Amino acid sequence: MVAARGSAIRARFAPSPTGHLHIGSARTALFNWLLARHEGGKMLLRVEDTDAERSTREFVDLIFSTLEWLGLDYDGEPVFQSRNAERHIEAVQQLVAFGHAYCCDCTREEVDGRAAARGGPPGYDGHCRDRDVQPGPNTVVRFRTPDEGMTVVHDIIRGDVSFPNETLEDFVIVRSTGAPMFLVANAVDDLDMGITHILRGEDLLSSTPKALLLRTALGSPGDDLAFAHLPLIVNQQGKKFSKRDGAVAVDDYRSRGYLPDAFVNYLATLGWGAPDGVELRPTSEIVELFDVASISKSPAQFDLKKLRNFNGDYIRRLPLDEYKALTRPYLDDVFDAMAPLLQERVKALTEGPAMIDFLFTDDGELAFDDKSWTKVMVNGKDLAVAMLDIAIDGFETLAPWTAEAVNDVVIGYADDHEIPRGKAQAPVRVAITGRSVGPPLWEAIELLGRERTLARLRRVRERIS
RNA sequence: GCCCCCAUCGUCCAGCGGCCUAGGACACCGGCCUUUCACGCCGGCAACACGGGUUCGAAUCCCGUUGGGGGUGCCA
Repeated sequence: MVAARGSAIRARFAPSPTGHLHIGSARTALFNWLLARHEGGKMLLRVEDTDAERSTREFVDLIFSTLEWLGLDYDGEPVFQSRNAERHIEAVQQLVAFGHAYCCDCTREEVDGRAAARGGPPGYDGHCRDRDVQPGPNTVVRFRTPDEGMTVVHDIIRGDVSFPNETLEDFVIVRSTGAPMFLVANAVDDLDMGITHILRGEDLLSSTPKALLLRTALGSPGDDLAFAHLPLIVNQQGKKFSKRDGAVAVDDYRSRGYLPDAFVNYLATLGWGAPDGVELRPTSEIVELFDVASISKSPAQFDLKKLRNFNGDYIRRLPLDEYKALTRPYLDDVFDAMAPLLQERVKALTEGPAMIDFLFTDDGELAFDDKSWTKVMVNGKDLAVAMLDIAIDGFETLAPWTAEAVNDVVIGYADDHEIPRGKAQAPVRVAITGRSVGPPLWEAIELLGRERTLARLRRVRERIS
């Protein structure tokens, strides 16, 4: 590895606890982990919680548990960036003292106004560089970037990437609230933690020159850190994978029955391939073969079908007992949720399972009872179309996703339009369960979840139009 | 607008100047196995974005074009 010769590798994963662990972050974590384990170095964890507005303890816990589920362990105790705030401030004071940073009291409007007036590119113009602004309530601290020259990022994957310094504006490193921002906190902590390798998403490549400049100003020799910017994981349109493209959170896959080893194995194929071309292999072998320099430069599409294929393979390899133990909770969850409703209407214990079979059917495979279909979807077509549209429309943005809220959408509409409640819910029921009789619908819909519910409704809606 | 990155089958990965009539995996399509499905096995479809160079020889190197993406916050 380029830098850090002679010393052990120290990699880190630095998630910000502002949401669930995203697939892309998980892969970043994985690659850092693979590097550390392959090289026999350290894998450190740092929680970047400097955005007090959006960071929560719940997300911290969730990220920890997701990492654990994936089997990505770390060395030492996790570092909470917010606890280093004093260190960050200290570093900033030093920067100001040495003239690397200065206070600025320009408002957003003033900055934009001047940019518009000079007709140049948007961004800060260095207005306060020599105004000797004193710290105050509406004052931020900006880092002074060089006006000329180049800053070069040595990237293990991409080679040298050069940025003209003139395109770098004097960026804010301390908010007017006095809270240091990501870039400084990051640079200071990486220095303090003795990080030698940073593997992160390509979306951070453009901010790397700033990080480097900051690091140098902070007194680092500048060649003691190696970067590798990982290609993004993208959707079918080639854009950054986001919520609209399906499940983005790793714990979604966890709850949907994917095995951690299969998930990790699949993730490892996104941007990396073993020299021998074998894709399905145990994590231990991946650790052994992993090489940062051989990571692909181009973005990778997340392919659910391939993940599923991998998962199926891992499931087949499970000892039967383990498969049974792992599957049972999914059976139990559905039954537990529906049990109180079933208990009221079964006449024999054996009848329960048949009443909730639709909850175990794939959305596209659901079979429809002929009589129910004719009665509701054919003879009552107009109402069916109307109700399905109402349900689809209402469910798309429904929050929270609860039986009660679901009820309000359908029954609320029925009452408003004086449609008998029973008639109004029938099309939804048939679309969801395949029959016009069954246990209470809203609880079942809550259990099914938004995505699957909508899939079923839309399927029927298309079929009858 | 400006800066930066990327460019091989539908998708992921291989290929790092001759071994390429481009290989593997997923998906897809046939067939076999099989009570169905799945698995498995056999076979098939399918790509070097374009244009210039360099070279005896280019998917591989260089330049340009085009296309895609990322960044451009008092988010991280």
